[in-house]
Amino acid sequence: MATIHEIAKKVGVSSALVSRVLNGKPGVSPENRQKILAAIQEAHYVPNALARSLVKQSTQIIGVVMDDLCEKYFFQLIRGLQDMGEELGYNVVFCSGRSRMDVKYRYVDYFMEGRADGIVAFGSRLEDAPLIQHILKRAPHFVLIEGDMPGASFNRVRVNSTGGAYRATKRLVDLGRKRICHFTGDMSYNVSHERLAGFLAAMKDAGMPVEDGAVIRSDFEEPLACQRMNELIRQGRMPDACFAGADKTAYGIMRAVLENGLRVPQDVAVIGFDDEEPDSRDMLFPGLTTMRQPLYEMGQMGVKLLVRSLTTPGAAPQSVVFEPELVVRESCP
Amino acid sequence: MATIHEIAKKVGVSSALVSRVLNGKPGVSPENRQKILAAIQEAHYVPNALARSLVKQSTQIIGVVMDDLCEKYFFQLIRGLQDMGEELGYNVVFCSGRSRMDVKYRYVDYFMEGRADGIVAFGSRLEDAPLIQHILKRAPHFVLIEGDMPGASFNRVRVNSTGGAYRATKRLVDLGRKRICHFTGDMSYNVSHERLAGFLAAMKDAGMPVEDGAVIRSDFEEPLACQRMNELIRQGRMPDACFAGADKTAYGIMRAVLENGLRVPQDVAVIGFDDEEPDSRDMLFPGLTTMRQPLYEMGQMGVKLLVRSLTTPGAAPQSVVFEPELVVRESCP
DNA sequence: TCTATAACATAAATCGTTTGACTTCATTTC
DNA sequence: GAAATGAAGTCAAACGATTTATGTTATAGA
Repeated sequence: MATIHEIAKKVGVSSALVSRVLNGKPGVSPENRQKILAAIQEAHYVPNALARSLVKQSTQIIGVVMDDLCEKYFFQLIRGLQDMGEELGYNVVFCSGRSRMDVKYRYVDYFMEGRADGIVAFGSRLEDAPLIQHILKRAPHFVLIEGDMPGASFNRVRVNSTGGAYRATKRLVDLGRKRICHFTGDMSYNVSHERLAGFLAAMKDAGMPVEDGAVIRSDFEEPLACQRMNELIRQGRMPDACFAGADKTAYGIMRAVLENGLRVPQDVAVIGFDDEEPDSRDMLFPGLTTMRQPLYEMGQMGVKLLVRSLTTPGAAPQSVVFEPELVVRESCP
Repeated sequence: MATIHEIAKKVGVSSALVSRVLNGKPGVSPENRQKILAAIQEAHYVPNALARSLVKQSTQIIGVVMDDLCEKYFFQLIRGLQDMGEELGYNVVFCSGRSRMDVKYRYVDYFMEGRADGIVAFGSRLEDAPLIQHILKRAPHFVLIEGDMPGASFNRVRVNSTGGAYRATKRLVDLGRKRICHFTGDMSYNVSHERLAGFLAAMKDAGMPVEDGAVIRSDFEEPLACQRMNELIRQGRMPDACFAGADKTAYGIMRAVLENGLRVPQDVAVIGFDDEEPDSRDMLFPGLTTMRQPLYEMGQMGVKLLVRSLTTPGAAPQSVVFEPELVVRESCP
């Protein structure tokens, strides 16, 4: 591990001169620049970013904390973050809490200990609230994607889940469906509550009573939704339309319908939420009508807001809301 | 951003004392410890890790550089790295080059600039060789997963792809299949060459001639393999067994077979490589017989080797080779 | 020849910690 | 009661860069 001083000594100049070469600053004779570059090359010298960041008081790093890196749902978000970071000249570094709260705290602190200029975090779970508080108290530059924290003012990127759910439900109503069900997502997530609220509001506005059992608790995975739908069918209480809290939930519903020899959308129309890239499942199921979330754009916006906060001192926090967009496919044409 | 000095001043002690409290070291009276902790709490003080790492000459961070974070193939590997890092007391940080060489270099340098104690990198592509050289010259602590660099001695984690391919092919031979094809993976990856070599060796040892067209160039995705298999079927040159360079390739083959009204494994037996977690595709296709790569264990081993290099000065580099294991399912029972 | 002005070089301060050497002062030991 | 012990604290030098203020030359102009 060579230092700038060793390079300087080897060439016979002061370390400040080497620093200037390193940073492409003027004030170095061509010969000296040449010699210094050669010495750097020869010694495989790599400057120490810690020392540099310490004096510069800036890292050019954006830290991203998420529940789980290994989740297809996040791919587009990650890409959006990366691309915008690249564009604005920041390194984007990811840490994943593997859904464990203590690990998430650790990584948040990790970034706040001077290792990043700012933090982008996902706070989609209800239990994330204290973590968000923790960050707000300490980190001067922070963007929250998803999630909520009533009463606090900070940079946010959100999706109008309630509105999206409302429109999805309204579509089912407008198509003349009579027995409309909502399969919720995992209720430990904010969005599941918002989507349920949107469903209920749409039903109410349409003057349609929400019967007992019209809201079915499920989660973000296929199996549970499939099982629940099977139960409904067996009990002869099959709906003629379902609004699902997530795409995977919708696939579970469709699976149950198809396995019972019934048809989508003729017997049951299905609308999902997210527009996740389907694993070559599209071959098996009818294409899923769903509310698309612009995850890539949300990722980009997250970095944009953070950099704005970083570079414009005193900028007022901003909350950007994206509208989900209906993507019509065969499951509810 | 408070500093240790401000905390010290507020309490009326020296900064060294605060540092001791921070690090749980003895030599602080209970009252002072109490007062210092209170001041830290009140100021929401977070110590600066850069300064600490600078003087400690250690970050307790392991940097991981990979082609693409957003690739299901890597999930188990990532989990293995994370879990072992956790176990050994290191933070594991991921950067992804998005398959762009220049970005990969950037992130490698990023870690080498003193931000990590060591690097774990994936070098699975042929074109990664110069990058590996780059790292070897500069980073004293490094583990390579996959990939190769003849002539150099360093810590490595590998899979015996050639051997695995050999055994897979041999199985097809032993089952009495006569027209055996190999669909290669993307030939810009090391493993594709190794698997091809294993296939050829097994065929040779079995005394089976490898006819023209028995090696079909494809890649790691479904569509191309599907198309190639369709061509073979159309031309009446359908094999009765295929060894695929990857699971996705195998799924492409199966798709073509099934879409042509033929049966797996009766008409064509298929063996893949990787044992990727199949997306509820298993419902559609017969279960895939494949060579399982122990990716989770490989990730763990990567961190283990790195930490060993970090903590045992002068430890000789080690090369750990994992044997892929045959997982028998319906596609080649 | 002398001075004004570039053009470059250098020393020293700084960033926020840790840590080994050092000082104080109260307590124990003989 | 003096010396030894030990705990509680302080001081200042690192760590490896950047940067400012200052110092030194060389060059050109008058």
